Amino acid sequence: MTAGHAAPDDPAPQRRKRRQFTRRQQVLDTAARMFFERGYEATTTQDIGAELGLLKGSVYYYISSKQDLLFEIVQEYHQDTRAYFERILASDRTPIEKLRELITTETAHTATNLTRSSLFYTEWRSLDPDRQQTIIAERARHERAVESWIREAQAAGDVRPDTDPRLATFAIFGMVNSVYRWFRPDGRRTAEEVGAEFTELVLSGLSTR
Amino acid sequence: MTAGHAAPDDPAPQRRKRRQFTRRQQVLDTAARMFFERGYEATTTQDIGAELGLLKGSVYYYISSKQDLLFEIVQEYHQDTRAYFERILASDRTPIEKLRELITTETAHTATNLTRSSLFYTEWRSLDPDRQQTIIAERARHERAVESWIREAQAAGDVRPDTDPRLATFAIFGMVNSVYRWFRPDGRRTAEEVGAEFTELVLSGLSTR
Amino acid sequence: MTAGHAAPDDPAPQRRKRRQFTRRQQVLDTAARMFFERGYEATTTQDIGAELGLLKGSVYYYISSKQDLLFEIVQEYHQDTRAYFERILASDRTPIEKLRELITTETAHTATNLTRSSLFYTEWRSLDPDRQQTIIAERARHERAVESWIREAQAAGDVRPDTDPRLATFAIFGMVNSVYRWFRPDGRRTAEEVGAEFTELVLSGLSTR
Amino acid sequence: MTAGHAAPDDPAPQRRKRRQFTRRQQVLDTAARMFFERGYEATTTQDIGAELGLLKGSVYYYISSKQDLLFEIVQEYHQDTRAYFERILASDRTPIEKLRELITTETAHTATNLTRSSLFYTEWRSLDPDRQQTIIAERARHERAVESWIREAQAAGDVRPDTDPRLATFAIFGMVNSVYRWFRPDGRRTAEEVGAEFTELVLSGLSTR
DNA sequence: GATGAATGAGCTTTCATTCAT
DNA sequence: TATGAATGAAAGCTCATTCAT
Repeated sequence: MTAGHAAPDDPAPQRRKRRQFTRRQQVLDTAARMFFERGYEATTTQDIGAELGLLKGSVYYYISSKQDLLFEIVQEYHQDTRAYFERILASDRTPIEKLRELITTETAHTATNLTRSSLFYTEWRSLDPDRQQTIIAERARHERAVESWIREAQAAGDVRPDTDPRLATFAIFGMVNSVYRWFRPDGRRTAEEVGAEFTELVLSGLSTR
Repeated sequence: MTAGHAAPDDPAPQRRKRRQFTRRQQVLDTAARMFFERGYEATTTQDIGAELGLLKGSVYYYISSKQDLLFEIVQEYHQDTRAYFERILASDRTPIEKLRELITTETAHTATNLTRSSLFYTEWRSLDPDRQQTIIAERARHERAVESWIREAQAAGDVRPDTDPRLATFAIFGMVNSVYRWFRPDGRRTAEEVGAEFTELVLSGLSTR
Repeated sequence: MTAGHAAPDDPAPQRRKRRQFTRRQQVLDTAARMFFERGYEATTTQDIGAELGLLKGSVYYYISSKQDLLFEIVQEYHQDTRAYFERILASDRTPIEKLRELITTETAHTATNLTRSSLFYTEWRSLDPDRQQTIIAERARHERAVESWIREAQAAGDVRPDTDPRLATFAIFGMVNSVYRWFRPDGRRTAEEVGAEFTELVLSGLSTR
Repeated sequence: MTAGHAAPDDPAPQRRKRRQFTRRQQVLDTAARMFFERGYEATTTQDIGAELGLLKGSVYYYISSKQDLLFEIVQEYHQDTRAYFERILASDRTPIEKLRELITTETAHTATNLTRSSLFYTEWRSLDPDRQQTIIAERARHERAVESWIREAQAAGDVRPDTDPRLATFAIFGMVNSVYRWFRPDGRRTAEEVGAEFTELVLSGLSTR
């Protein structure tokens, strides 16, 4: 973990390549950070404008509505998530290895994208029903995958037979998704270290030995 | 697990003895449920009134402000929490046993008090700074206790030496505190079963054997 | 000036004879004092009730409306006023003597009935138009009388000819009616002393000698 | 006195130079007039908006709160007051001349700034305690100055020795501050005439000859 | 006489959003 | 691009008043 005063969600190098630094992106980033810090409802368009040196009306040159703004931010996170999820799904590893990779990656990813991930987990209720569905469905896919991997690993004798795959899945996501609550980029551990540690914890908890 | 259409946080028998069924308590319960379902910000005093068959102004016969309402609800949960936490702290068990009991109890307690616990974890940001501190401090106490128990158990050789007690603590609370997100009283498992399963998972994950 | 901790508008002996000490009168007195202290708008029926050991709804056993309450209080003052005014009007003194007596009496009366007089001068705007008229008309009668006495005294050579009777009248009432702003029954001067001093000031200000 | 339908507090020429005619000033002026006519409590933000051709919410584009609005209006008056008061205080005239000038100026000033002065004297109780203090302190300064001038003039033999300087001060301010109650800019007398007349009345009332 | 409960109207204030310039 | 001005809908809250008990 690099020390320093890094802002949470300071766009990492690899992200910088993907997302251009337009003024629009700046608006998204600023809003994301403020939503993270104060919550979506508690952040006014005026606040966002002020942070950008704009009046609240002017923000609308860049966005179509406050809710759209939130949705786009959440979408960015969502798409990154989908990328590695599909990759793991499509890989030809064993269930236990997939499990290991998903936990590691998702934990690290959450830690690396603090603000966006927190919105994904906490502010999605401010979205309209349709959009909420998108989020819920995505999460459900992850959960179903993990649950089935556990079930398969159980069948293969790699996971304790007395474990309830469903509950174990909830436990895993509870753990992984809580990272945004306490992780800080300038803390004692890197995102990768946290991913590794959490993975170890879960797998040895599930393991038959 | 009892089947049926039980409302979340349907006051369990033992609670019924503790909190009388005054009209005031009914207001608290209704508000708690609505805050849980829609979020604090998204629930208006008008909504609460309508649910109770009152006009929005009439709700103020029972409460002093919407925020106070939230605080009192959260306080109720908070006090229950404190009760078992102090009991465990004061007991003369081994660290590993205390850990076991806290995880079991806290998981089951969260599951049994769905709405209040969810507010405790999700809506506390709508409270004023002073009141937020109350909540944060309480959570920190639990965390510090768990972390030190892990550390002691590690010293006693009961917990793997390569585990980071801090991260393990975060993992535990992430897991336990996420229960309100998916647990439903009429689901497949009872609150106690979930508590037992989670405890097993964590302890075997930490264990040297 | 009687020393002591007398409440403003502590009913003087002669009043005690006129107004019985019913619970109703107690409500009027309490309300009068509170209106005086905080203003009519700023005093709620709840405040009044609390002071009397009643709930706000219960106050309505004694009054018909908050505005009526104010009106009755103001009326009490008004009637006392009218009593001495008619007496002076009907007397066969010289204009200058009538002037002297009105100023003396009105000043002392205001000082003796602090709370009611203050309402008469400051809160009458909270009354409905008809009732406002009652007050305005009463004041106008006093003013017209004073103005005409000054004019007559001027004709008789007792008052300086370069004085504008109208402005002098306004000056007199401005002075006399301001008493409620600073007079306190436990202060350095008695109501009568203030009356005498003010009279002296005005009359020597108007006098040809 | 200029004839006509002049609005009370119609900005006099010299004021017009000092305060620009921004929309914001228009809001202040309109509110001042309405507070004067109906009282602060009785004037709603809706009323003010309607008078300006705005919705109540829109008024908040120009003000931060209704109470701030009142305070700013009162402040404007307060500052003008302070200007001439300091000038008189600092002058090297005799006490009796200072007295003369203050009465003359304050009377005329009140008459020239009807609405603002009336708020200064009648609606200050709607301000919060801190702001009330500002007003009270300012008034007390004027009173203390006048009282000490009278006392000095008395020592110099210019004022009757049997006069109570304290009561005389109250009389003077009662007179002067009542001007807003009856003065109308299109009336029989100009503000200056009233100032001169009142001064004459007071000084000959106090004078040893 | 007094209470507890509720009403209903109105108030101040906030805020996302629009739009002519 | 951005501003200034305004909208309009809604929110939290207050309070005089009513009325069955």
